[in-house]
Amino acid sequence: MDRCGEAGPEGKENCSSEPCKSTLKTPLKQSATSHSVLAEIQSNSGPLTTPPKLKEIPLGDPWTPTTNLKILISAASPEIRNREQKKGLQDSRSEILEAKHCLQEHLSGDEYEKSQPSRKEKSLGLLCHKFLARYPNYPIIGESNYICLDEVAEELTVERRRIYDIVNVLESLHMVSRLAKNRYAWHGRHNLNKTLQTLKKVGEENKYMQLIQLIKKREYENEFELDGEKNEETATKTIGINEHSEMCFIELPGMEFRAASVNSRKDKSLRVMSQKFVMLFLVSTPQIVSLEVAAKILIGEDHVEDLDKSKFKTKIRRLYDIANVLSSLELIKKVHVTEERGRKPAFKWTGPEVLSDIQGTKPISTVSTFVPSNSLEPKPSKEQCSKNLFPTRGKQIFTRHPSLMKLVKSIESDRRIHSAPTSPVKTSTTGCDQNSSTFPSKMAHLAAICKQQLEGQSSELKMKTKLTSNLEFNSKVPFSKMTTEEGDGNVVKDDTNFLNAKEKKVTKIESTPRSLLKRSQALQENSLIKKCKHGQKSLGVPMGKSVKNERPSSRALHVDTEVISFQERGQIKFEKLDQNMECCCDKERREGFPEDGSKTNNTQERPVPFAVHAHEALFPSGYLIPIARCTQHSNETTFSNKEKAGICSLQPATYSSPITGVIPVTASELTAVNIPAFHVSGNPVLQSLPISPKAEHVNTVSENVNLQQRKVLKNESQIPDYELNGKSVAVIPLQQQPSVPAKPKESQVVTENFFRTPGGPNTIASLSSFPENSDRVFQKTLTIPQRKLEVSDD
DNA sequence: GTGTCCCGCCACACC
DNA sequence: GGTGTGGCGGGACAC
Repeated sequence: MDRCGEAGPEGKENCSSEPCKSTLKTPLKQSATSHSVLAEIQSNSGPLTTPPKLKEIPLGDPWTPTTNLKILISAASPEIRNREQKKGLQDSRSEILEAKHCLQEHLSGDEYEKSQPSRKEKSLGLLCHKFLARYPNYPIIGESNYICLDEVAEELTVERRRIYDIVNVLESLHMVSRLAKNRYAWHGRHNLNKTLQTLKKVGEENKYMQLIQLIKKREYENEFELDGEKNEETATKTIGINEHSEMCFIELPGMEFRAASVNSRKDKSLRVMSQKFVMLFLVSTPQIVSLEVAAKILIGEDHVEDLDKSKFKTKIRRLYDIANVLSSLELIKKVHVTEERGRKPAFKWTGPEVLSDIQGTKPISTVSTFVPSNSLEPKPSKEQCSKNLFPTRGKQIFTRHPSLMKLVKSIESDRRIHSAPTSPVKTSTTGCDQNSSTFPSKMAHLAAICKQQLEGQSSELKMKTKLTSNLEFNSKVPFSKMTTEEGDGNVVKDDTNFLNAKEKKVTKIESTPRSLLKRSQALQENSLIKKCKHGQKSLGVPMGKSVKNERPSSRALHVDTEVISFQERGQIKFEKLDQNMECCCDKERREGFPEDGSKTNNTQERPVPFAVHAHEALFPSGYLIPIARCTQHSNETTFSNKEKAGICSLQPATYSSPITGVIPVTASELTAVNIPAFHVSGNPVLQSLPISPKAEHVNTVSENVNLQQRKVLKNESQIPDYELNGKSVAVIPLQQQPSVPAKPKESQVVTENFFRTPGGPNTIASLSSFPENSDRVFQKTLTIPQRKLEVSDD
């Protein structure tokens, strides 16, 4: 194979510091490593940590993926062995291929077959595991974390084509970004939560949930008809997605394609597909998406009219590719959905819970999200997106994307409203004028909280009443018997009780409408009570008053009497909100923060004593500007289910300084880094700032401190290198970080805003500008007679 | 038989 | 023409 793979006197490899140099198109013998990796993955034992990038292969470590093959070759053919020794394996690739042929000749068919790695061992998922194991989940900002595709392909002994598959998906999650050809930057999971939030938001704006429901409904209606696929067209058009949401790649500030000139392909379909796929999980409840539905939606969005079998199959194949990578990231997990029509492959979201919405969070958009048909804004094409992003081939001269114009207007409008001198909403919601430099005391917040508690009690009653009526309606809808069949064959009810589904393993549950109703009701009431308590404590305004900075979470507190499906209104919002609020409010309580629309920004703008990442402070050389600075390492806003329970309480109260505790979001606008996100180059505000648009270290001091801290922490908790070719390959679960001192830091909120949307998420705007009757359409069409649906893990 | 997905051909964009 | 990139689908493997 290569020098690394050269068998030593003992038939062992003797690789030192040089990575393997093979450029095999086809991976050869990987069994030794693959088996152990597989075993580790399958057993899923022990906390997963991604060790630092493999830099050297320990001396005397005998097993590389091709070692077995080498040994076999040597054993089978002295000629080959001699020739290898003579040639010194200069051209490893042709050599190996040749050797392979020889081996094939020397070994019987069966033996040769056995000498080959199994299909599983060559799977994209496994490869992705290996790939991920090379890099830390949370690389230290500032340290170079570059990925050379060639090197990776060589070291993993796969063809580069496969690496592209992985990298493309990772890129869709902004875990990597492209620097130049053949070169990527590794960001790890720093951006993951932001990305997920963004994707969720875009997914919501695109009404994927409704589309999923609609497709399911159509499927149900056509259960025994053969032309069900036709309906996706209708479905898509009913929702109104196809005509308006030709989606492009969603970028984050600071994560734009930097090497525009080498990003010739603008469609980036695998990336876009990956993002859409993730969106489907994020917006659906339960977070289980069947490949079929996903494929239909993805096809439906692209070219409804082209929907045919082959396209469908191709889409499914691509989804498998994506799913493999996402599975390796432990964001999803394969399950099977069993319906009347049979068992369908599906995937369940196992990644972090993602906040429904973060005010002010707006994707950098090469995305053109749903635009109402009555919108005056022209719909940008993909090409337009790309051209606007990369208007020239040389320097990147970023201009405002047409699709953003509307948002900009909205923001400007919001700003006007916010800057109104007598805006009572602003005062009440944030507790502080955005332009004010005075910070209310904690006592003032406590008073407000007490007030809310009192007011909340009556609200709670009202909500319960409304909820009950809502539930009563839904009880008329045939409930699903959707079950999750876990690996052990047990079945978990996975519908209205999805929150518990992950932990529960029960035998089949007969879900009569009545019993489900009761359970759901109980759940909802529990949620409500919790939420109200949290809301009362944390919301900066009494419910119903948060008009201006209304976030979905607070919006969700209004129990809608609109009758959509129970899942949509009752379950999605309440359960999610409940989960999210549990954490967020918990934190808010600790910090004495009002939760209002500016919560995110509050967090961001707090002088958090650590974890301000230089790269987060980047003002990308163009397009859009990230607003917030204090981007902690992740997971508070988007905890995984496992982490969620304990992580809040584990949060060190590190940023509850009296000042930070009361800085409202709006105050952040006074800070140097608080640049309206839509400012483009030439913006006077930007120019007047004491920072350059490319300043990488806005929060220099804190960043330095943080870096120091992190370095110390890193040294203290030195994670052993992942030894890809070593005997004891340890595949550590990617999401389970070791409980090293650094972890509390990493579990803090990722709250960077990408776009400044002072008046609240543009979701509202977009929804409000939705054709009036569209909601009615959903009301009608989305009340889906649910059918038997079982979901089973493999 | 169906589900899964590896594999590599080949087209496209840029140099 | 060379290279990097990645869409695509045949067909083999797994179950």
